[in-house]
Amino acid sequence: MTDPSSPEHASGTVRVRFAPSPTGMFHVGGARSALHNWVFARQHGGTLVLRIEDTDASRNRPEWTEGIIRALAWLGIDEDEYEGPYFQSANADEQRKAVERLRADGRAYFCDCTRDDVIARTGDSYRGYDGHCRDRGLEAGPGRALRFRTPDEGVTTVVDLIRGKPTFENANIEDFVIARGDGSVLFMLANVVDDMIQGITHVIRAEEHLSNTPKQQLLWEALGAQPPIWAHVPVVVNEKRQKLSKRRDKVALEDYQAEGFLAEAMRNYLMLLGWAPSGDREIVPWSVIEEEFRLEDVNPSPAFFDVKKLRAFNGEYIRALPVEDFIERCEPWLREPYASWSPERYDPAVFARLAPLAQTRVAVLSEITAMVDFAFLDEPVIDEASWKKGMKEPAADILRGALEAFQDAEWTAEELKTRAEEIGARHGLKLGKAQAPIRVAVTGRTVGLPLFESLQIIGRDRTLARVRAALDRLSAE
RNA sequence: GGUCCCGUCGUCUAGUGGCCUAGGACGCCGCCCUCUCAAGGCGGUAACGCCGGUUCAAAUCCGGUCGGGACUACCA
Repeated sequence: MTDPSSPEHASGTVRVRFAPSPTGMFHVGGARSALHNWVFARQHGGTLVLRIEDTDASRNRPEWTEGIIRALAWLGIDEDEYEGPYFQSANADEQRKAVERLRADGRAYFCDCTRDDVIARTGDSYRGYDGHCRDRGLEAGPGRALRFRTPDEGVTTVVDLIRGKPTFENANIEDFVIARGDGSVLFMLANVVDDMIQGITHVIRAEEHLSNTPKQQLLWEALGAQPPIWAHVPVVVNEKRQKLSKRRDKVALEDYQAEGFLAEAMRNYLMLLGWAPSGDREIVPWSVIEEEFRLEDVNPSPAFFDVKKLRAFNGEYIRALPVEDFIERCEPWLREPYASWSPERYDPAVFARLAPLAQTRVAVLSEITAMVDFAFLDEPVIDEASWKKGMKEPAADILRGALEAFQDAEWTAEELKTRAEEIGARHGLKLGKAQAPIRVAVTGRTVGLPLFESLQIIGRDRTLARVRAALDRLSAE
């Protein structure tokens, strides 16, 4: 007897699938499932198949599918990493055949009950379909759905790599619908048939499907095939411990991408939801994950999607980048639609000098825009709160002092700093206080990159012009 | 309500009977460094849901209890 948990149990080669329904945005939970399947396939020298579950025509648009493919590629799952994409709708014939076979074998029967009918009969004790039409011998007809006849006795045991062997009493499994009144096939069956014809050996998916699993397994058996090994990964939840939802929570992978999360950080973080690599470390190269990840080790309890921790990871990944790479990766946020300056103002050489100063200060790439805008804008955008805070007495004196001292100073950060220190000293201020008015005048904000380096980079003329402008505003107030 | 799953710091986890006065990471707090803010360094805060049992010994095994979640469509 073969060990059913052995990866080679079915056909000898592992075949897993990622089967998203194209809903228009790629969910972080889906990304995690895709990653799990991918890693598993690679570890076993198996194949990952991508199948678009487009049974519901309203959820079927070509651009949705393209979005999925793009998202997968961003995560590192390129087109040569999987078979497909296949479309569930393309298997309609096979699915119909399976339905017909179940009906012919007496494993399914027609039913004309509406949901209201059933509830009227069972009242408050409603526990699924009551089997009313089981033996009525109804023929096919308009509005008559086809239900699968589940066994009255025995149990269905699901072999699950993460949860052991969840067992369900067959008597508790209702006779569920497999084909609609109009003859079209439902997900429950379509999904099974597709897995069957695509030779899927392991189904790795989110826990929300666990309740459906005994039904699907019954279908596999009724169709005369050996069910796959299952692995139900815990759901990802929000701070209220509910499954992440498109409506309530920020779940679109694209949004995170647009915010400047690095794919490496994202996929590393996603894999750490419910699992950890060996040793006291969490940020690890993907190769370590591919080496060490085991579905059997996945924590079966739900995991909170902690954006704060994701940001921390992202910051670490950003800091670990060689500067040249950092510069390159910032590029999208230095142009429209993110940049607030006109394109011809942008100077890559200037950015290259600013970049090392910024690299330790951004947690997500999108933060780079506001951090360097002062260098590419004709005039800095003055943040009013910063102005109030930075332009306190004796700001005007300090600015006047700077104007004079910077006039003929050697234009290096070190020298500018020394001059600023001297100005501050005249007012009994340490550099920390003294630099504030200058910073606000030149960058518009109270916090930012190291000031004197910034001044050195944008040059004497622009620095002095901004100090003068600030002085003008100050005297006008 | 029914079925199933789950339960270690606030969060993600390590832990598979003695190595646990429970380790790491994020967060938070403090100190150092410091031109702001970060980064970095150092230190701190904080958990085995509860009750019984098995055992010389339990976070680890068993039972119960409480709590949370998923599913419960002629959606996928």
